Formats: sequence, structure tokens, C-alpha cells
Amino acid sequence: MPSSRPSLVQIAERVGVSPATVSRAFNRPELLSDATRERILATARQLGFRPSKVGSSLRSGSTRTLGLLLPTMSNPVFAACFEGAEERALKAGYSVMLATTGYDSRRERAAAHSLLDHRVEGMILTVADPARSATLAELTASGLPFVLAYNESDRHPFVSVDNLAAAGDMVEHLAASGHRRLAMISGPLDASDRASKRLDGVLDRAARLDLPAPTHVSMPRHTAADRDRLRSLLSSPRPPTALFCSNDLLAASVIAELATLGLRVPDDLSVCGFDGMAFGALMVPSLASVHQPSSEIGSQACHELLNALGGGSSRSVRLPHRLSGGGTVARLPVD
Amino acid sequence: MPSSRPSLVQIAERVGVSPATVSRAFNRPELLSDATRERILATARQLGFRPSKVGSSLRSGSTRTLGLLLPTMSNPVFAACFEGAEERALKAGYSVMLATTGYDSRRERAAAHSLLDHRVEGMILTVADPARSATLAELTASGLPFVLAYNESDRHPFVSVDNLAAAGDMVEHLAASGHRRLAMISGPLDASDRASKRLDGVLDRAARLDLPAPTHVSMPRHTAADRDRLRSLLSSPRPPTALFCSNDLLAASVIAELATLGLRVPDDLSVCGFDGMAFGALMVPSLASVHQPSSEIGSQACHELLNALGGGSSRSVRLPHRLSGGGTVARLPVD
DNA sequence: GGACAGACTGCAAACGTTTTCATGGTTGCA
DNA sequence: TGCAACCATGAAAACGTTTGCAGTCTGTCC
Repeated sequence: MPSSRPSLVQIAERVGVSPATVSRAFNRPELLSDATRERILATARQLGFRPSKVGSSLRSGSTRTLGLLLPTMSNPVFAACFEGAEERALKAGYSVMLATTGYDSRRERAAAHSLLDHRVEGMILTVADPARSATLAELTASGLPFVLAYNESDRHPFVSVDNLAAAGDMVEHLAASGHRRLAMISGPLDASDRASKRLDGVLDRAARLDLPAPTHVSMPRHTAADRDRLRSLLSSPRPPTALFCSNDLLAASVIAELATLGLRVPDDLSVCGFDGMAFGALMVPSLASVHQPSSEIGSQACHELLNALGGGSSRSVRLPHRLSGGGTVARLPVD
Repeated sequence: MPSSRPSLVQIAERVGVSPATVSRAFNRPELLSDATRERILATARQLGFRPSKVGSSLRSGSTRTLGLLLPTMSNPVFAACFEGAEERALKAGYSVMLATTGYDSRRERAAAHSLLDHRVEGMILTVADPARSATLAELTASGLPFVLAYNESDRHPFVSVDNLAAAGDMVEHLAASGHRRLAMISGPLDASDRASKRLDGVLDRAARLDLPAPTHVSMPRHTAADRDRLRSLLSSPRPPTALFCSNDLLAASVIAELATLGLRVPDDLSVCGFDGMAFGALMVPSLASVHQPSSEIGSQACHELLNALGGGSSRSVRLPHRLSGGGTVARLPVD
């Protein structure tokens, strides 16, 4: 029953060797004679001793810890990203420290500071908009290596999909299914540059395909106003036949909302999302979406970060997207 | 451009005071004269200095960090738990270190060791079965304060719902809706004591209500065998009219599976789950489930842990559950 | 005028490691 | 036998903080 955790020194005394030797037993075991090594490891095990990362971080100047700063774990997209990054980091012998921002820039800044204080050696993060992020500016100034996830930027390394093209591809698919009048539904644009890029992609591709310009509806918070906005969109003279939601969570809630209005998807109206979250495939009908490989985004971002830590540099990477699901989009008769 | 992060001492030299004074500028600012404090904070800001938690942890002997050890972030239940715990921890001035186990006991042990090495001051964790968890045994031996989340145990503090009663209540609801032939679908029981408890709850309550004993089907992995098992269950002479799945994710995938078999929920068959994940409410029809307050489980577990760290003790808490959703359960005609 | 309180700051040790350099012992080889 | 090379280990300094103790000033009160 070791009431207080023993230290290297206590093990050293107990075994009758110097602290240096105990340290080596854990870090460079090949340097020791079999006898001493065994003796040390045995007593260590017996007393429940494991070397403190606090001590070693201080002395070695490296914490072997990475920071992960993501909006929320409630969105399975970021949860998957975390898991991808965590796995990659562990393989490289790094620990991960996760903090969430709740899409709030104050929390974002505070969390970043906390990670910095913990002396993480690098950071993977998703911000609202790289061009206007105070956190990102501070981070750049601090000189800490970091990689953006999901964001796209021409000033910072990032890992994402090509949001513009991806959204366009979904428009193409909708058009091929006979849809001409589209609407884009998104959350507040200033909370996500991805949503903006996707909106641009929708508008661009619609224009290219000679579709009427899609309406854009922003559903800021989950309020009664949202429901009204949706209802008025649908009761307009020439209502859209397909709603493109800027992410899957939103798409799911729009579908639920439509159900309360007595509208069935895809019979009365088509709906699609963006993210390709695993859950969408389980919905009935399966959610049409633009799949982005979230777990790979996380692991790839981690990979790039590790490159930077290894003295190399981080490239920006756009991973391939693909359309997934599809049950919520109807094939319209040509007329 | 501070190429290498400055330390307390460098700030002290720059300002012309002792390191002790700089330290106090951050920790006990009220002890300093306004002049010195300002001078110190100014240069600190200018050089981008923030005190290192590594140094302070070492000296003070406290990291003010909590460990969180959960099966996976892909299950929104645990994601919500994390967020609840994180929020509570931050409020108390603690950081959180999250690690996932993937339901794998080897990873679980390794992750626990890692957290221990980081000198977290306490731990919140969910294990497969508290009675047989090697990790839990080690943790107990180490003397580190911890609180179980979701697990129930009579030997360790925990925060959960009353799984037995909760599952029973759902059976009661099913019976009240006219269902008599039930089946319980779960993952591998040895991966989750919750599933076992819920199965017991189902059997107990069914017996109490004079229902025929529910069948139990275990769908270990997501294989073709699962589909067969499901199919053979449904083609038995007196097939169940309702499937109780041991968690929501499973329920969703069962519903999707049924759809591929041409069966509609709830028209042809009723399905319900357990967890009350936010997502279930968005499904159409909404997923009938036993809601457990995951975010509160996280925050409450954190609360209990903080109590222990404050010199008090951690109580075990069973938070209230409630039935949620309900669209996937049909009301059967009495015959 | 002297004692005293109070406000502010400095000194130095300590926390648990890692790592460079040095040391003593052993072996190999001529 | 002598010298080099090598192996296993130790001594000590350093990493960035915190904090008890002590010191130096002020100003106050009798």
C-alpha cells in the first residue's frame, strides 16, 4: 500500500543504485546489466512505481503531448476526427489532450491557452474561419507547429476535403436526379468557413448547370423562428424540390422538422447533407450526403503535425470525398 | 519573435525582479505593488510568456488534471459524457485528459497507465465489468481517486442510471402498448455490464408481468451472421412483436437491417433502444428509448471526483431515467 | 526618537527526471 | 605485462516553478 507515489530516487535507494541507473532501466534498458535491470524493474513493479512524465517533461523539455482543439464532440464528425488523431498519435508515442470550444471564440482562446500552458508540442484544430481567428494568430505568433483540420487556408497547413468541389458534386448529382430548384440550408455562416465554401460550391455549380440560383436559408439557432423560416421557404410560389443542408446533423434535424409539417422525405421533398457521418447510413431512408473521411482527416492531420515535429514540414492535404447514402434524394421524372 | 519559449527567470531578469516575484504576479497578484505587477505582466505579454504547467506541477506536486477513460467517442453517449465532465472540470480549474479504449482491455490498461504517468489527480472511467476489470484493480491498488461512469458497482463509487429498473420500465411500456412477445438484442455481454443488467431487467419485468420469456439474441460484431440471426429470429413460429436493443446505436442499425429485409418500423415490427442519445429524437419515426442523462452523468461523476480530491468522499449516484421518443413502438390492438 | 506593524520583495531549496562526463573494472590483444 | 577498448554505473547539474522564511523599507503611534 504505497500511500504516496514513490519516486525514482526512492527506488534507487531501495535497490541500492543511483537514480541515473533507475532512469536508464526504463529509457535505455540495453545499457544495464541484466541483473540490475531486473532488480530495478522488480522493485518498481512491487512498489507500483512508474516514472513521472512531469519530471521527465521538465528535464527533457518535451512533453510528447499533442493538443486537439475541436468545436464539439456532439458532432460525430469531430468525434471521428479525434479518434483518428488519437490513434495516430499513440502509435508515435504521443499523448493527446483534447479540448472543445463549443463554437465559442472565447472558449476557443482559453482552451488554446490551456493547451499551450501544458506545453503541448503541436496542435490540431478546427476554427470558425482561419482568416479571422484570433486564436490562430496567437498560435502563429507563438511559433507552435499546428495543422488545421476541416478548415482550408492558403496561409496555414490544413487537412480537409475540397469543400467547394464536393458541394458542387452533390449539386451535380441532384441535377442528374432531375432536381432544378434547390435550397441551401446552413447554420450561421460566420461560425463555419466550411459552410461558406459549401454554399459557394452550390451556387457555382448550379450556375454552371444553368439551374435557377439556389435560395440560401440560414437557421442560426434551434428556435421556433427556424421552423417558420423553413415553412415560408416551402410555401413560396416555386418551392425547392431539394434541400442541401450544410452538414448531416442539420440535415437530420431538417428531416425531423419536415416530418412534423407532414412532409415525407424523399417522397414530398428531397434532402441531403454533408459529412457522411456513420450514422447517416443507418437512417431509413439512408441520408444522402457528401462523405468526408473524418477519421483520416484526424490521422492525416496528426501525421502532418508529426512531420513538422520531426523537423520536416506539414503539407496541406485535400482528401477525396464521395457521395454516400442517397435514400433521401428522389429521382424526379423528367418533364 | 521568441524563437524559444521564455521562462519565469528570463522575465525576472528582463524586468529586474526575482523569479519569486514573477511567479507571484501570476498566482498571488494581490501581494505585489501595482507598479511591479504591471511591469511584469506587460513584459510577459510582450514576450508571449505564460507559466509552464510542467514546472508548476512538478514543484507544487499537483497537475490539476483529471483523466477520462471511455470506450469510444463514436458513441454519442460517451461524447456527451465527456463534454459534461469537461465542462464541470474546467469550472473547477482542472484540465481533462481523454483516452479511449475501443472496448479493448489491453488498450484500456495501456491508456490508464498513460494517464497515471501524466499524474492525473483522479479518473473517471467506464469499464466492461467492474468486477473483472484488471484496470480497476490496479487503479484501486494505486490509491488514485476514481469514479465509474455508467457502470454500477457495490465496491466502487459510480454514477449511472438504474439499468435494471430502467430496462424494466421500458418492458412495462411495451406491455402497456400491447406487446407480449419481446426479444432483447445486445452486443457481446462480456463487453458491457450495462447490457447484462438491462437484459436482467427485461427478463425480470417480463416475468413479473406474466409475459412469455423474452428471447435474447447477441449480435457480437457487424457480420453477415448477425443478419442471419435476426432473420431466423423473425421467422420463428411465434416471432416477437418488439425488439428491445441494449443501446441506441444498435437499435438504429437493427432498424436499418430490418429495412433491407423489407420490414417497416413500427408498422411491421416495433423496436426500441437504450441511451436516449440526442440523435434518436431526430430519427423518423423518433427512436423509442430509455433516456439516460449522459452529460449529467459526466458532470456528476466529475463532481464526485472533485469531492474526493477536496478531501471528502465520492458517493455513488443513480440519476433518473425516462422514456423518450416513441415513434418506433406501435400500439398493438388488444385481441 | 524609538519601537513596531505592515507592505513588498528576495533567497534558496525542492519537486522528479535526464544526461553529460567521469570512473573503475574487465576483457582483448600484442 | 601493458595498453586500449569497452562495459556498467555514479555524481551532479539542469529543467521551470513555488513557497517558507527572512529581509528592507515605509509609515505610525506613543
